[in-house]
Amino acid sequence: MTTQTRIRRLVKRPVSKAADEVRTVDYHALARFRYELRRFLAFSETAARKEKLTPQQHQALLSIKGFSHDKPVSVGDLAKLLLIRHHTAVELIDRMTKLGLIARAADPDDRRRILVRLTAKGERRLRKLSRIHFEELSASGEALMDMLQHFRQSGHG
Amino acid sequence: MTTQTRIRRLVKRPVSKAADEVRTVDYHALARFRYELRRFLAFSETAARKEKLTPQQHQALLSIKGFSHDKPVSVGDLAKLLLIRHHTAVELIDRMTKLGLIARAADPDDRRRILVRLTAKGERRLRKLSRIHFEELSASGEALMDMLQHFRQSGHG
DNA sequence: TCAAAATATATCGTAGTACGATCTATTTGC
DNA sequence: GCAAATAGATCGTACTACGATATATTTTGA
Repeated sequence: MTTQTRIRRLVKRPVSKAADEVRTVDYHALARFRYELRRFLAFSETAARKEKLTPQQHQALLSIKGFSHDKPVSVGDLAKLLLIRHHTAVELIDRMTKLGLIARAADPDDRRRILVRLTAKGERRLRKLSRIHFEELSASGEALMDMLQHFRQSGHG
Repeated sequence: MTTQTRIRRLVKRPVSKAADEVRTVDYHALARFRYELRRFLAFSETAARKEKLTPQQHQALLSIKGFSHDKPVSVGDLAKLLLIRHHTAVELIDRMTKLGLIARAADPDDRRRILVRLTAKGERRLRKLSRIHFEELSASGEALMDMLQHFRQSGHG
């Protein structure tokens, strides 16, 4: 048996017996779910790095673009959207500005705030990545959905 | 408007117009999905740290427990299951062994391989965490499922 | 209206951890 | 039985998130 085959068998093992026993935690289902999650995140990371972006940079571009509807997001907004500390967001924005992916602009309404927007370069990279991710999610998001459904069913039994 | 309210509005904005336009990528949907993903991972990290575990340590415990059915997993198996390099797994296992969470054992069938198993301490921590995660997933996995369903529908349109 | 408190951004030093490069031990294949 | 492949371990490096702290601006309240 090759190692790849071994891993496949470890992961895609037949439905766990533990699901029948009410008091027992279904470790295999949880482990599979986290494995699928990691697979998606690994896919995403690989796709991002092909576009010369770190995963965080990709996430930042997506959050800035996806959540700037009425008004651009600020440094603090981005921190909250990425669930990181303010100064971590500042550093991330520093690096991305240096790379020409985004640009800062003072908020005229509140001069403490700094608004962030994508540059043309940032837009291009994000568009490409988002198309790829959309396809991946409409295709292989199935495994994740199956697992989530499994939890919903057993959770309310 | 409080900042929390602002973030909530940024995230839970009404359905994006972009979904109608076929050639346009729905950035807001992708951004929301990733936001929900980060929220789950942040929940998981907080829960793990309450049990004095790093997220990676929690993942390792879960993978070892959840994928050791016929035979314990080896160092290399764990690396593949966690999608990390062999030596990263070695280092992770080193740290966890030092903390008394897991234990190494030589594989009698292949003396190159080292098998890994949970200690009683590791079992206790994982059981507690897994119950919490199971509840979280059966409850608030809903948001994730909604997003995934959205991608499935639009993806094949 | 002006000082104190709150809010927003920025800077610096530190620490955790994943990785590449490299090494040793064991097994497998010809 | 020797070369190649596989498995695990060691060491130095680099990235990045964080805590502590500093500065600027706005808001609050006497």
